[in-house]
Amino acid sequence: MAAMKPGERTLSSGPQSCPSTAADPTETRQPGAEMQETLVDMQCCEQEDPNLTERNGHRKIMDRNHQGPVFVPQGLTERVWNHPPAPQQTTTPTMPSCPVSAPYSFWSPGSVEMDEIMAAMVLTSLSCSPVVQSIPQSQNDPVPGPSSGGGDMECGGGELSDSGSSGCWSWDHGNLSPAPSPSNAEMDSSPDEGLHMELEDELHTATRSKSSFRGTYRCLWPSCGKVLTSSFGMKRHVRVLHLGSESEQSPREEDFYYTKISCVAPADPSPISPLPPAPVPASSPHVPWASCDSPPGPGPDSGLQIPSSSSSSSGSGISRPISGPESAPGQARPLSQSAPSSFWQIQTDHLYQACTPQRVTVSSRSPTPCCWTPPPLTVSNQHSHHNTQVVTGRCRSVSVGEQWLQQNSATNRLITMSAASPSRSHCSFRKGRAEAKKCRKVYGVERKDQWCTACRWKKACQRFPD
DNA sequence: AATGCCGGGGG
DNA sequence: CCCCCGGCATT
Repeated sequence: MAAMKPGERTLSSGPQSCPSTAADPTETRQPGAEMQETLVDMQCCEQEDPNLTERNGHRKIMDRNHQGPVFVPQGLTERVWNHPPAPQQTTTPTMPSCPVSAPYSFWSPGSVEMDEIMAAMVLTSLSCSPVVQSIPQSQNDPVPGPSSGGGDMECGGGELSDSGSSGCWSWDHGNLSPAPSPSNAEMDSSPDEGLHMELEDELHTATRSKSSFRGTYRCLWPSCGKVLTSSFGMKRHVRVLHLGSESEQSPREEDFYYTKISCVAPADPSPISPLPPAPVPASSPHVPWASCDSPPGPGPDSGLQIPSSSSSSSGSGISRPISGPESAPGQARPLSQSAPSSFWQIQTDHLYQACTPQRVTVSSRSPTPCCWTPPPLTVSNQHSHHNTQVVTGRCRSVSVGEQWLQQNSATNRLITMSAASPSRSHCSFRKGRAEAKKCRKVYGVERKDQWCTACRWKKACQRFPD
């Protein structure tokens, strides 16, 4: 043995890792790429959040635990549009890497006068730039010159935000349906930075008004409660009726005098666009939910488990477990499905050391319920000294494991399985030794190098958890 | 005796 | 943290 070790070790690492952990996930994606992808998705694709989440979750999870994947993209996205404005205030058009800038330049008027005014304007109104720009372009009547000029200037800054989140969509879709979500998200996250500044606030308001379009706008002027559906109209209203001549000065003035009454994501009227609903829920809720709900949900509620009957629906047990637990939490449904799955997988990797099966009860949901439901309990007796948790976790029946193993790619399947039922992830109930297939049995002592590390260390088998 | 793995120890 | 191994329970 001893002599062999060194050699074996080297060899072992390869095979071992492959089956247990790396098998599929070995390929990891680069963070950068992913981020970009996400960005793209955000822009172009409207919803799909569920899918996205799921996918990211799966892959990422393998490498890193957490739902990180999901968050990351979003966070990034948010940042993208958040940051730009800030930096721009100081510097003008640096940030924008946006390709879009080019197009804008075309429509900018060449008037020199404007430039001067604009220069001043820009500094002050930079914060608003994205907002202002978007609207004006469409048709700001009152001050065409400035607006256009401002637009031009701002393009640098605004572009990012536009391209990133609202801008593109607003134009294309007519409704900013998608925009709202990002904007909201932005609102939440960004505040830290610019809370102090009035400008910031304005920006927010403005952004909202533009971005979260479907809302209505109410005039805040003392005795005027006028409600309009478009921010633009509202601005105009304020300017004309309340501000009067001053209007020309600063477009954003109007922002102070009206507020947006938005019906954001939840209510989402269908007509506007299919997209809207997705983004909202996705951005804010799903992340937290996923993290919290998925694991705890299934575990604790164990009692619910799915009746054995479900077998027909899908061959693998995996699917079932997911669905079962999900049902319990009302809200989580969509999320839960995606999130949980990812979760399981995470756990798998660490079966050996890290995993602490959270719950005992889980057992109920195992795909092949018939045999093992009872067994776990009985089995538990075997170990006198085990830790409670461990014992409970272990409850899993050998039969299940075997079946899977037999079927085929043991490693992957197993992993998934174990992961699938978080609760029992790897329980310690050893079924009959006879039935249990462990590395030693499978590979034999001679091929110890092929054992999973746990087995080599005389620990609970990682590769073939009961 | 073979196996599976906990608990503990060394580097 | 990685790696071993003594020792116990089980088969």
